[in-house]
Amino acid sequence: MVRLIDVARAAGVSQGTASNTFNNPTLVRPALREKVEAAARALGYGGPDLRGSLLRTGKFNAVAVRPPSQWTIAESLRNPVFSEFLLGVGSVCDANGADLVVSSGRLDASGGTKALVDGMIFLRVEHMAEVEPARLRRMPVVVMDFDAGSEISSVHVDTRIGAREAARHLLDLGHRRFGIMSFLRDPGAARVFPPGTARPPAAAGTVVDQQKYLGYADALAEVGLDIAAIPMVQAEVNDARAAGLLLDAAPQATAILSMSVMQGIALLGEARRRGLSVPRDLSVVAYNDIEAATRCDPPLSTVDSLTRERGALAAKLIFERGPARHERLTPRLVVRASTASPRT
Amino acid sequence: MVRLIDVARAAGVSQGTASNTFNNPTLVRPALREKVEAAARALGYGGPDLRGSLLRTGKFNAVAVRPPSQWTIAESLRNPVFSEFLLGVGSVCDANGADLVVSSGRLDASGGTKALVDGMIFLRVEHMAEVEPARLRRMPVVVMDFDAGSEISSVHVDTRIGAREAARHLLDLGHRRFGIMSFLRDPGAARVFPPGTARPPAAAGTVVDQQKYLGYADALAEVGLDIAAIPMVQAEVNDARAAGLLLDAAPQATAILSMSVMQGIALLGEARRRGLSVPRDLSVVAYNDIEAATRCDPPLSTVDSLTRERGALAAKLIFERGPARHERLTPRLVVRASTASPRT
DNA sequence: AGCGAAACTTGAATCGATTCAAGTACGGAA
DNA sequence: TTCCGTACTTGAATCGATTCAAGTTTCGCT
Repeated sequence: MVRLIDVARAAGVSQGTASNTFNNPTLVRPALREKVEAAARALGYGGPDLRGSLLRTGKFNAVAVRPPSQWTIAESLRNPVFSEFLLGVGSVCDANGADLVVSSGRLDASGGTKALVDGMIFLRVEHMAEVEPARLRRMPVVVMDFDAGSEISSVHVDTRIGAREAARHLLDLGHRRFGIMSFLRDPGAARVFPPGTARPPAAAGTVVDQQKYLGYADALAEVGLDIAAIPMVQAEVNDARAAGLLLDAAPQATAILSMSVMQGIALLGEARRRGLSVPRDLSVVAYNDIEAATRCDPPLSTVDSLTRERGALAAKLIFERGPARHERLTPRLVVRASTASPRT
Repeated sequence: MVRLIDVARAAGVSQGTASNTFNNPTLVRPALREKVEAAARALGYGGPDLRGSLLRTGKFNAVAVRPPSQWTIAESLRNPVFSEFLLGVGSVCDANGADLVVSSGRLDASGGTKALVDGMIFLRVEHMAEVEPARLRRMPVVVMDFDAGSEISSVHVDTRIGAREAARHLLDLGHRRFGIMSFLRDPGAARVFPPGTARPPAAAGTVVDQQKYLGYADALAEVGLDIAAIPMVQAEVNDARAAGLLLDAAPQATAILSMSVMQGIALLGEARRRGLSVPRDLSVVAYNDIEAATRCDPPLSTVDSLTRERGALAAKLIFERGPARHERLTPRLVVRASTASPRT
């Protein structure tokens, strides 16, 4: 392998001059520069090796996004909300001339992180320990929706408030009979919870999903409804039968509170198969406003949790390299055509 | 910043032993290992710095995907076909415990590449020069749909054959009156080409798109039709007016040959607005089979150009680190509900 | 020619680890 | 007690560049 010093020797200059030829060409007299470049070409030298310069300069010019632990890269990319988040991060990387690294949530069982990056953005952290290795490296870290202490930057979104707004919207339209489509905490078969069934305390999958449930409960309580009295289905995100189970379990529902766009779309499909017109016979709200929500028929009313904006904000915090900051965003309801007053 | 040698000194062992404690724990007597670990904790040492070990070992454990030049990271991620490709690459990264790097096509105007990766996958290369810096670094490189010489691995897909199959499918169904929806070579306003209008030689945007045009032409020629006699619109991928322009320009068409799923979906929307039923009144085929094609109404018949598979294959070639290989895949037609025989 | 300033070069130190040949300590066998 | 092999440890060399104080050349002026 040709090294800088080989080029320098071949060109009859010192290594320092050779280095300048590549990094500060203006410091080198043109004739000499030419000589060094010729030597480099002759030897097939492809410019300073990144490892060496990295060691000296310490800049990687890259930001990593770490999906929730256990998610593979492929699983992450398959998730449209994750992709939307990446888009936000990516746009800020573009502005800073940095690369975007998608790492696996599964790597580094050792707890070590091997990403060659200047900073990391953690999605859905569940224990401080996940962040610890990066912190020890004094690497800028941003965690999403998790409080890792005042020393570590974080970006939060008020999921509970967003969910409350969504439910209020349906209540304002006059709905009083609902169905809830939620997630399982662990992989498995869909579970149906008829009205009044005992439910796990937070009644949903991830911490974020639990906040949605609580937000729905808040709004329902405001008009004297008990969320426990509402039929609910918990299912994996791509469970094809889930929508059907819910419509069976909540036959008189005029509106469905769901926790993701994918579920919302599945509900639209199932409603259509059953000859129900959305929103005339059934209103549907979903969570997370991604492009797919605008393209389905009818376009879904959703809670926009500012996924892309949050990605961009997190990336900005990384590049700022300032003291830790804690940002909090409030989601907003986007009303489209999947919600309307119930038939009278 | 704490260094390995500081830890070693604090623990009263040599640097070599300290290194082994982290990398080959079994070589170190447990008692000593414990001492080193305690020292590391006490000093807040976060494990061997990546720069140093990188310099020695040379492995980055990451693969970069380079979008077409000029594309930013955000633009790339916004492209669903690109995302699909990433998914393929990502799944192989998962299997190899590597990270996935999305770099910008815009970086490195200098021609240098600064990606900290073991290998690079280039999408839509147009000049050898784009690949040269990576090659000089003796870094494994795979280029997609471009012949960069026998020394550089490549993965090709027979776009022309795929397009020919798509057009044959419509011809077999009995269609004889078409419209073509294509791309502009450069950004700009949509252009309408009435039948028989002079067209640029390859009549489309990128080299790959040109292949689609030629493939359509091949099939049409087989039944004696001249593609130049077919109304065509060239537009940017997200030009909202394009679908309308084409349907205006080809009022008697019974089938549309389009060059992307996004265009195909736009056509479905425009047809619906005009009260045309797809596929009864109008058949539509699109190119590239991504998930969106299965979710629209009706699901689109498309040419599956094996995007994900190609991504996975390219990544495999990177990790193999063997001699250059040249793979060629044949796309296949996926018939869904957007194509049918024309009304008689 | 002589001088000083400007412009360019040099070479050694440094970045933070890994590696491996050579050395030491220890325990068991003779 | 001596010797030997095993099991750890050590320390120096190495990876490939960047940096910068110190040294050298060049050039314009008088």
